[in-house]
Amino acid sequence: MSARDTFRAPKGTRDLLPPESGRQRAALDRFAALASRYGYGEIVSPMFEDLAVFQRVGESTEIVGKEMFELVTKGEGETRLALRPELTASVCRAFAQHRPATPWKVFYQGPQFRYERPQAGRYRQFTQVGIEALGPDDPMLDVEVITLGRRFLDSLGLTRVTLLLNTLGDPAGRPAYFAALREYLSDRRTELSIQSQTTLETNPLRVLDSKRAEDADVISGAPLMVDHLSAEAAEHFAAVRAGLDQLGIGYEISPRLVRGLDYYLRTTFEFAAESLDTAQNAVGGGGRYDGLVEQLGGPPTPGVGFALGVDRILLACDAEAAFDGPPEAVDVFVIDLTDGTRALPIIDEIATAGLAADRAYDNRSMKAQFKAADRSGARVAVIVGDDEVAAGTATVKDLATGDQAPVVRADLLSALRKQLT
RNA sequence: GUGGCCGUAGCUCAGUCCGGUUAGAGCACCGCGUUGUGGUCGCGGAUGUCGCGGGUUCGAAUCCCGUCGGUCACCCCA
Repeated sequence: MSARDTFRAPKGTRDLLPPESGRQRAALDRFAALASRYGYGEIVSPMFEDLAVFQRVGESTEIVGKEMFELVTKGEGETRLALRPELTASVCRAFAQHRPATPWKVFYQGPQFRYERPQAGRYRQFTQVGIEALGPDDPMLDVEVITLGRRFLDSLGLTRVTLLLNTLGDPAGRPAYFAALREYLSDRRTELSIQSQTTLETNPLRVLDSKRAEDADVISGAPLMVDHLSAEAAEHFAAVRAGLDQLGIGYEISPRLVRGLDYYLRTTFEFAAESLDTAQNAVGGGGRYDGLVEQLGGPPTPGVGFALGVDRILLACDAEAAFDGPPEAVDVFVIDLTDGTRALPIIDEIATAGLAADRAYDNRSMKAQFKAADRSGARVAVIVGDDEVAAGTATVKDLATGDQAPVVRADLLSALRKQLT
């Protein structure tokens, strides 16, 4: 690390190199395929938006308040932009802009950006996959969304992820609950931590989410939303639970589960990885955000969705020894004993035909080329030397057994296909 | 923004407490053992301004100060 002038990836970012990058690629592909099967189409929205798009999401949230990467544009007036810290706001902005027919069901994948101090499972640039479903108010849609998230985690082989479920009530029941909560917390505010006392001013609900030990007592006695639901919200929540029960999807009611974004109401949920012993064990979360589209200038439109953190999910896969990702090995390794030019058309032919091939360079010795062939993981080697050239053949060798035989050059591809089946 | 721990070869680390000739190991890499046959094995090889700067000392990877970076935690969240 004689890193005198060596550049490094910026703090909180990292390079994904093979084979780890292939693993992430496979996870993203798997998610896209799954979402498609539930009727979701992909939305590709900009990496940055007008700063105000995110500010509408909630001024009192950490994400908006202090974790945004803001961009300064040159000579374009007053435009203030920010790298997206999450995608729900972008999706709702896109909905308000294009007014697609509902139900509008989209999935997304890509990097998000938050300016925070990095630590285990927390990066300044991190990758999320997610879905958003806009239009229907139907609790069956909540169930579908949650199910899709659960199935994705299942498909990776994760078994130790708990689904935490809660409801934050609806506009009919929230004011009364908020008043009760605020009154309770205010009465006992001196018992709260300094930070929670501040939080109480901006968003009393989030005080319930404090993990500080000194707050535990107060929080445990606080009134709960589930006890103050409107009839409608209670019914919605019951329907969501019944739907999950019907599918056999397990969950844990978590009455103090509060999500980090202010726009959530009614159903909220979180996927917690029990296998991660780091401080960040939430691998995903979501809920309903029925007022958000309207806040962004669109028609009143209910919405529900989730975002999953791919980086953390892969950490959980490590912890559970799940989801290795695809093998890196090529099918064929071409060993050229002439001057290296004979391998060129062979590789081209093999790759064009849909098989994977690799070779050595710089006129390495035969021994070195065989070593490279071993390392490539190829099952078969094709050897071309002066003898083969003179005879119009290529030698096909099974690298596991050592068996080899010459084949007429024109028959090489079919011989390889046969070897590899 | 606050705090703990850590920076020695490409990687993982020993050496640092009790300063002392050319700074080590394993893995990985390259070559040879076989001028048409690899994986194993054997032999050999290359690679470090010991994060950076300053200080103490006859002498600093080692002690002191500063600084940068990494990491973990708080906070918050994916």
